[in-house]
Amino acid sequence: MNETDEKPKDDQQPTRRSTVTVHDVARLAGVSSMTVSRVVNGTKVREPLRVKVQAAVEELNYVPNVAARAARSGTNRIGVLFSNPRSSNLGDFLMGAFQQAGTDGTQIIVEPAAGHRHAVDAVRKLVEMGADGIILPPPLCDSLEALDVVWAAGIPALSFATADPRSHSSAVLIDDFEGARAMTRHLIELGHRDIAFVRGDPGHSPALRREEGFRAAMAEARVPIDRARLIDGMFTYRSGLDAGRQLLEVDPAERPSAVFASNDDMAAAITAVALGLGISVPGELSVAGFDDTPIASLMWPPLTTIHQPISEMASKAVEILGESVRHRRSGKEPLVRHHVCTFKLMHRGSTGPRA
Amino acid sequence: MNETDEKPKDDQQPTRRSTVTVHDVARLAGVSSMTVSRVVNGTKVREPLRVKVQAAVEELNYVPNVAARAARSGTNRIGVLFSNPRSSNLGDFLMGAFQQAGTDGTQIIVEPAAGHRHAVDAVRKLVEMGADGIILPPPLCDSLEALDVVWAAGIPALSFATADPRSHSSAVLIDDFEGARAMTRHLIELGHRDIAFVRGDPGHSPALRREEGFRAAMAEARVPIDRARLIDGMFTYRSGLDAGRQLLEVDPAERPSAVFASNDDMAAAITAVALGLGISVPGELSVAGFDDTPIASLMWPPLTTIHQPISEMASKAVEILGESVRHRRSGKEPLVRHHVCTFKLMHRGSTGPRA
DNA sequence: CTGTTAGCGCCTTCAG
DNA sequence: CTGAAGGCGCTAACAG
Repeated sequence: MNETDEKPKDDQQPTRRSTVTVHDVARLAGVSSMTVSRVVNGTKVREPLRVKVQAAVEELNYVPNVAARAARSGTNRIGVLFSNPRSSNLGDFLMGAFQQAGTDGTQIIVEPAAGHRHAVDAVRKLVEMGADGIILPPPLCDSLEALDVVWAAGIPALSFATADPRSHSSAVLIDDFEGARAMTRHLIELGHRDIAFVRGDPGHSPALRREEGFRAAMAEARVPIDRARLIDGMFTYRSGLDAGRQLLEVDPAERPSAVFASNDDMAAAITAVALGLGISVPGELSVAGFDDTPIASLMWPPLTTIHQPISEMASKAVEILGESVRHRRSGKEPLVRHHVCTFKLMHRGSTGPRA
Repeated sequence: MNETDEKPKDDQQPTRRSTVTVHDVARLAGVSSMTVSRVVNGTKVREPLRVKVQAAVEELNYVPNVAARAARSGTNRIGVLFSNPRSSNLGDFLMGAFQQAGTDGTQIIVEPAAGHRHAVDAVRKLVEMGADGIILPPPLCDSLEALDVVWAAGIPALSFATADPRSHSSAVLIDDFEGARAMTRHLIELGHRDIAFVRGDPGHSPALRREEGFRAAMAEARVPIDRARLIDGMFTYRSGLDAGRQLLEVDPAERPSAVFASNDDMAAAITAVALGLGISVPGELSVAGFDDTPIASLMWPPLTTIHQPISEMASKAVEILGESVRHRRSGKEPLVRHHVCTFKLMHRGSTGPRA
């Protein structure tokens, strides 16, 4: 339409970015593009050159082109097998995974496991889509069967946030035992003795480890555990509601002074039940969770919980699996790594000194 | 350690995938690789050829190499400027955005706006990192200043989930007005007349549109709106708690029979307040929200709300912005598109007939 | 409509 | 340790 030369200056966008390549940097630094590549990738290069290149990179605002890099070095495709697409920390997971992926040109394929009769089919699908490695988030990370299927497909698997890493597959995790122990201590230090613990899904390894951590801390403090204070739960909000009612719909004198739920969803539900019964939190009841999912800071009062650095863990997972894949490509023996991330106790508003 | 040649057969992984390229497909189909490329990308190819190629693709399980494609066609880098990294639908957003990005080799750069004194700085940072286009999620999508900064940088911007799309920048949105109107009608059809409305952050365009939708539906049904039933809120759980108390801590006869909160977080808070006061939901009070964030299906009772297809919207946003960037690269005039997605009323447990 | 040619930006490989 | 050559898999651009 508008093929004339008259360009309405004021309605025109100004600058236009032109792509900066290794060659531009190389020219400016007076070296070969290979040297630039090496500097950027952290390979050995003598100091004087490295400095000049760095300067040129900064001056030109050079950003490596991940796609081109991947095209040359062989693209890794990593599959993520999601069983629960609305899992509360999905956001953090993807954030971390894709950040790492963007850095090294890894391609990520997300496949919802629901809709498949069996994990087997989902894995097969991923393999057909060209996955070179597969990340198994909970609860699949604990499924020996799923792990076996991936193994049988001839590609490396990585268990994400399992508490039971297997020796022939990689894993990224936190120490659930220590996390629960730390939280229990926190409660004890606040003066609580009558502490209830709400279990998680027994088919999920962290649930067990967390209970052990709770028991350990109680034992160390020589606080006996009343069996009636150990409540079954399933990690769902719904099961937390049930646990809360069981624990709190009783004579005030019979109530525990603190509840440690093995995840945030249940802790949130218990808090809602407490508030519903007119029990003040943390005034009359302290509530603690585990995971630090978004709900923990969304609810009121904000939840004291154990922060799992999901995003960082996801990024590490992609990195490790990527290495495994490259290893395998070059014919080396399988690379298996277990990476333990550090958790952090987030002391927020839902726990306080015993009344 | 284990450098011997003895390989324990049973502990060895089997198959290994070899990469399938356009050429393999071309050879099998008896055509040129260009034709394969065209078929895969949906360009015009005569039927007989297209069929043969398709067959070869399936037989070989060919999957295009996104990285290589991007390397050749020019990689798009799209920046996302997050102001609220724990926003509840971040997960859905990233899921959709990265899915699309994975399909067309777009590189996504996420930058938290917090930590920057001004949106300007964040945008500048993104541009320095090589962004060719920028997506502005709420509340930045409504900031004329942010839009201007991007414009000044010479690259296209896209407002995500604004209710006020601007004419010189693209946008992906739902019709907030119609969504609120639909929800209000739902409440009216259930027999409610005394309906309270909790406003959202007035600095955020959807808040206004939603209120208008509410008013429109009430007017159509000739139900007068009592000013005292219009409560200010800020889209936060905390502000929902306040609104809930204001509305519900009164004589039962004075309570509305339904509350329509302009987002889910506030609706969840109001539900918690109601339950806390012993008011049954939906028995004595219906509560409705807007957005369908994870909390809506997590809470109890599950929330009736308006579903925004965030994931689909994000994917569309990346697609549209990608086109704009390609347009600009090839020197055509700016491409601006406004895409309106369809919302869906999710009738769940928190609303019911008037008592 | 289809095929040919020529690289995208980078890095593997192999000389020097 | 550094540079030169070559090509990863794919698709613009042009020819036929």
